[in-house]
Amino acid sequence: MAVHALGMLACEGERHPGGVLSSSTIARSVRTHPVVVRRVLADLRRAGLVEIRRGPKGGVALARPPSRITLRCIWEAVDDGEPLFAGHPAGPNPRCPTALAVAGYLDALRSGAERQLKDSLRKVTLADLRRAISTTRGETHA
Amino acid sequence: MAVHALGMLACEGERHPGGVLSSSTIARSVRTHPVVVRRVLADLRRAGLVEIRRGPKGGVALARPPSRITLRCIWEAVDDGEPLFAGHPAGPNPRCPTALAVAGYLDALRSGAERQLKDSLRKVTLADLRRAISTTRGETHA
DNA sequence: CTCATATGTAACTGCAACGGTTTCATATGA
DNA sequence: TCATATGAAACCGTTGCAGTTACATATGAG
Repeated sequence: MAVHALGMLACEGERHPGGVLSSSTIARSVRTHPVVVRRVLADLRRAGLVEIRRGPKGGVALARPPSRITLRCIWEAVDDGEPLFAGHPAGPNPRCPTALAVAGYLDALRSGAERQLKDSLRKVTLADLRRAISTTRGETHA
Repeated sequence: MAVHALGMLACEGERHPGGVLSSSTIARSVRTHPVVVRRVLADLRRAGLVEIRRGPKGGVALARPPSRITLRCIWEAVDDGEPLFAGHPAGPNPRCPTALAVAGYLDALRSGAERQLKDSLRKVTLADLRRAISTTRGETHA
């Protein structure tokens, strides 16, 4: 949802520099409730990715050029810190050496996978997404 | 949990060839209920990774040498087919071209990430895990 | 100043997923 | 024949998330 919203903002910034979108407009495209959108936008604001104006003619706009916002930034902004995969809630039996060894091994694997994923996400920017949107919509401007 | 159980079985097979473990024994190490373990073992059996004997002296054992069971096999065995990441349940607004473009772009990214993850999991076998367990427990046999 | 309009936030609801538990059926070796 | 193990269905409680309502706050236009 965060990427969706930011993609819309990137397009909007391209067509109408200085323009903003309301949470209702974004919610219509995402098919959800404006408040849900605002909750996500609040995270993005805390991360410094967007700027938000209140009141009439208010709304949200990108705080930086799309080329300087990576998908990894977005991930971090909405990340709650929970691991991507987790063992079962109870955790391994601390009195069973095998359980502890397995848990440690899988933890290392998981960390590696998360790192690899985040690294690949760092290579994709909102500018790439905006370009893909324009191409898909057939507005290539070329 | 599946990896945990199979790791225990790999160790058991090493120490007592032909030996089996009961779902209760595994459950104690995993800190869960035997029935929960059996649910997972049922998936592994359907995938042909383990063999299960009923009745007294019954239990479960690996169906193949640990070196021929990869973490990817295990993933596939317990996978429910749901994508690792998903957009919000409602899906994009089909009447909004931008929404459709974003959804398509993210879908392609997700598929790539899942493929990359599964590929890396294919390089790790239960033999690797068993070795790590032995090392961590200080029983290097060397 | 006043008001319409937009966001900020808390609180509650409803739904789905998951683990835990019970219960009973089934297989099987001693 | 019986003790012991798995197989499977059914149910419960918890958790997480989206959706929704309600109200507070900010702000530009008149």
